Amino acid sequence: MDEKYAENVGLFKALADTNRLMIVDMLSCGELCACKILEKFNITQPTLSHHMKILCDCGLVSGRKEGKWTHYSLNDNKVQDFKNFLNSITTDKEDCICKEGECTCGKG
Amino acid sequence: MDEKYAENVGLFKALADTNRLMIVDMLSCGELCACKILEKFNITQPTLSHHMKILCDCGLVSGRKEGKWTHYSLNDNKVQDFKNFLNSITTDKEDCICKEGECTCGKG
DNA sequence: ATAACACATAGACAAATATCTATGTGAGGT
DNA sequence: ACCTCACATAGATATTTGTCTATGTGTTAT
Repeated sequence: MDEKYAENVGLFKALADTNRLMIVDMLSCGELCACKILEKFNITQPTLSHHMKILCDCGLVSGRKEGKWTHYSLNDNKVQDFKNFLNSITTDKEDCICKEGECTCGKG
Repeated sequence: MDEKYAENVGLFKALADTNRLMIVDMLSCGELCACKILEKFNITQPTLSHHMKILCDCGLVSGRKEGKWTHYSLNDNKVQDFKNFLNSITTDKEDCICKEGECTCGKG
């Protein structure tokens, strides 16, 4: 039961950074190479590399090497799974914990 | 332009914790008092209070005091705004940065 | 008034994180 | 072979974060 939270919290962590949010936004209309992404930020190349690793490790982004360059793209399936999870935790459910037992305050 | 990232990154940070994800899930079918939430976790009361503050500060959750108790509930409008933002950064756009200029690798 | 209860705040501390500089790796060009 | 370029990895450091114990605040009950 707790697994779904543990699985998805990594995605929220990955997006809990302004630079990475911007990177995802940039990738939302197609593949980009690292050098193009780097141009838009005031960070060093190793820092970008670090951010790309986080985005790739959580599955949101995929990297494709082509010669010297690496092209990154959004993993649409993972994005959709993530949206589905977000919907699931913000939508009323039959088996919700809040429907169990009684509270001291008498209002459940 | 960068403001929308700065505005929303706080929401991702707020959800980038397993306990807080579970709390949001619990609140998704209605109001709950803090004591009821606390029952479900192995954390102390001050720690829960800290998590609730983070969820409230970012706007996702609202607290309503009633006598000794505080009842928390999801702020549906904020949740929807957040989903809209997530959609916006994962959907192709006309004015995307990726459409500007040329890259060293010659593939834009 | 006094005590008990529900929750918030303050301060401490360990763990995680974002960034940097320095260096490694592997591909292409001369 | 050598150098350069694009990117990754390693290690250091300052900041942020999650958790705790101790204490404060405001409400209800006796």
